[in-house]
Amino acid sequence: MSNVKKLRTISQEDEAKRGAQGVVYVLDDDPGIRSAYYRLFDLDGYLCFPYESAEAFLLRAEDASAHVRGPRCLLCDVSLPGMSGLELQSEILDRQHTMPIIFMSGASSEIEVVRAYKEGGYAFLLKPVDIDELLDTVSTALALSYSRQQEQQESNALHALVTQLTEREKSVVRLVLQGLTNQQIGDQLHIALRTVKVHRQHAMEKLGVNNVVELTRLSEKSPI
Amino acid sequence: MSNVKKLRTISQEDEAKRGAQGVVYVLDDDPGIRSAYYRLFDLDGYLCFPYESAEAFLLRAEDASAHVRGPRCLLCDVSLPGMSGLELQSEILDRQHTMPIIFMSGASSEIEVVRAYKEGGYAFLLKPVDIDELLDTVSTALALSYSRQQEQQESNALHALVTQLTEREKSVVRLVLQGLTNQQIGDQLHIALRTVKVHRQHAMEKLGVNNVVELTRLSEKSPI
DNA sequence: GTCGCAATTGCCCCATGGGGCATCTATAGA
DNA sequence: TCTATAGATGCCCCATGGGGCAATTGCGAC
Repeated sequence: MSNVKKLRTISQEDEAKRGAQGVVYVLDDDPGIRSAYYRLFDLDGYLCFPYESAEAFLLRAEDASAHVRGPRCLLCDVSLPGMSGLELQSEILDRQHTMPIIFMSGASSEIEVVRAYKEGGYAFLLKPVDIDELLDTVSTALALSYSRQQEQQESNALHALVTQLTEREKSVVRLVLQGLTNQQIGDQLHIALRTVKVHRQHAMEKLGVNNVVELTRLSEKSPI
Repeated sequence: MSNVKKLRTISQEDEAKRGAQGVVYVLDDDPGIRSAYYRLFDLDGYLCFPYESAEAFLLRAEDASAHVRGPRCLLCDVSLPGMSGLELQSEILDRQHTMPIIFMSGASSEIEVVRAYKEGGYAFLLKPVDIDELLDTVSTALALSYSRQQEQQESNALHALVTQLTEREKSVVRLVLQGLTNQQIGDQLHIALRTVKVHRQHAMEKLGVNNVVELTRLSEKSPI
């Protein structure tokens, strides 16, 4: 029992560690390619989830990697049995557009390549795939995913702060951000100077800013 | 004499008007395609400059459209005699990366398509080109060019303002933007409070801002 | 050498921002 | 009914920002 627990813990730690470096979903109907890519990314310290079809990916990927943090990207063959890679892309873009998609293809027409890019594909690798180019592309894709996640997190955090403001506080802050003085704000909202000061003070405390400069910067990142 | 002058004036006005709507450089070695596209874009109110090769474009395009304002894009066949479209692209990106490039190709390999996108191509149209798709792509490309130009102009204008500041004034502004009080700034620069106020005042006047909010916003757009 | 300009500073005054203390009202819950 | 919370306000005090007036210094240009 303790052994099992220990093993599980280690495995989870390992997964968390690899996840922090990056998750690569691999989507190819060829089992040989899947296992080859799995080994490749595993060796490189990434966490790899291989799937044989778009349907399998949509069904199982979310659960399989739900507890893993970190940037992620999708490496996907264009021509798959069932739902094609391109169809999958538009499906994915609706949900989490934070994940770059790298397409691979051997005998693909130019039409597919154009469509993949037009619909927001991150890159297109033609088979035979050059390993260095592949690793390079995955690396930059994960970097992009990382920065998107960071932005997302920051945006969420700021939005959470803004939500804590009362309507009155938000009104005052908006006028502060128009460069008005407290007196002018009071006139506009038909409240006393002292009241404006109170709202302003409360808002600044809730938002965690110490001066107007910080307040302005915050407001540029998250509308108030 | 007066007639000639009048004609020239009208022509220039016309060109300026069309230029404001957009300039489309067309690059194709087929004279038939050049004239067809010329008529097409001319009818749509754009100003069109056709060239038969990349070399001709590089040699003559700048002079030909030097006096024209407005957004611009390049519509370019991939396979050209002499310098290819892809080679031209890297040449152009070095100079003015404000112009989106739309590639066209009939019998092009996927490799070319991938390379065009990888190196920053805006779009890739496969022949036979759908006219609506073409006009649509040109339209969005010009919109992109326009917004880039706007950003560029704003950035230049702000930079011109910042250049007017003396070193001392810039130092003070930077510290203001760190949220320091005048007294703290004085301590850090080893100057008197009154001196800080003077520099601050001069800087705000030169930058045309009335309060710290505007100053902060300006500094986000152009580093000081 | 004189002029203009940047930098510096002191004195002084007023406007504005920040905030403690206390009060009052209204409203949604416990 | 009692309480917590948001909103509003007055009084008062201090810190800070803004800015007029005047003077000094140093440097490059004419």
